[in-house]
Amino acid sequence: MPELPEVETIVRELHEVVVGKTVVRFSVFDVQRIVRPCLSLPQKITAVRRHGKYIVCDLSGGARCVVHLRMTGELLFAPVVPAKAGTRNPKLPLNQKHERAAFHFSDGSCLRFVDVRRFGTVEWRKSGDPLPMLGIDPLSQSFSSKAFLHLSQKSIRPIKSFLLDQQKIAGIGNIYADEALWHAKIRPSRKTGSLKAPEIKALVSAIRRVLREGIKKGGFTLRDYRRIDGSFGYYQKSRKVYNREGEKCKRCHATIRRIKVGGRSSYYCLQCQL
DNA sequence: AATGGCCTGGTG
DNA sequence: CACCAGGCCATT
Repeated sequence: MPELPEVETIVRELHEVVVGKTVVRFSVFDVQRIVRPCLSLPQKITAVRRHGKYIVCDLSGGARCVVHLRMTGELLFAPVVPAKAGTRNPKLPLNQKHERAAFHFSDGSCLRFVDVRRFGTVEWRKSGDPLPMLGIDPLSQSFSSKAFLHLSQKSIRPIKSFLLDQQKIAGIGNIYADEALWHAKIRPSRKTGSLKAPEIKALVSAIRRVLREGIKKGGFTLRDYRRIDGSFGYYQKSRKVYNREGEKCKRCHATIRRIKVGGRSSYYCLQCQL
């Protein structure tokens, strides 16, 4: 379930590895769901960047390739196979199960798009085509308590649902929403507009904190998420509430509860989150 | 603003 | 066998 920190980790690693490479071929294995490029290849990649939870590859000439991993999508980079046997990255076998598509580069390396649940997308956009409209990036300078208050004060939805709304704030998913609410000591079911100024300040700071920490730890691996070399993130070691139903709160030692908020499992401490 | 559908693998 | 995971989109 890649969220902002997982996507940011992948984007940084991809940027390092594929910028300057030329896509010579795009193989589609899941013909029902993956669309072929609407532009002619070869195309050189000039940048890889994050847009909310989208991965955007800028191509020379202005076109873009936009990837969304949804829940189980993975981008795995397969370097050029060396001449000597046994030196290839053992974590990345040549043929991946559930491989839906692959970008082939002119130097012989390739980027595999693997997705068990087939929710993930690869879209090709011509020069000038717009990217999806999203809300404020929570790691940007403009994400302040004041901005959050302005966005949220009229909302009557539960704060958890508000945090997951990509049109309001782009990049937070189920895990980091629960983690941020725990740090800010706010219940996921609280009405957004009922939050007081100190609570908003705490929440904004908690969101930045958990996202930054997530990036620092290379993301949160529960089961599917992997970095482009096949290795795992380790933010799950810093996890306070997500998926910890029945366990003790790390702050007050009360028992962690699970409730449904907006149809999503939400974990929180009954005692210290108000 | 709330709900259902898209998917498949894992679990009870 | 039923149910759950869950981001996003279409529909109400």
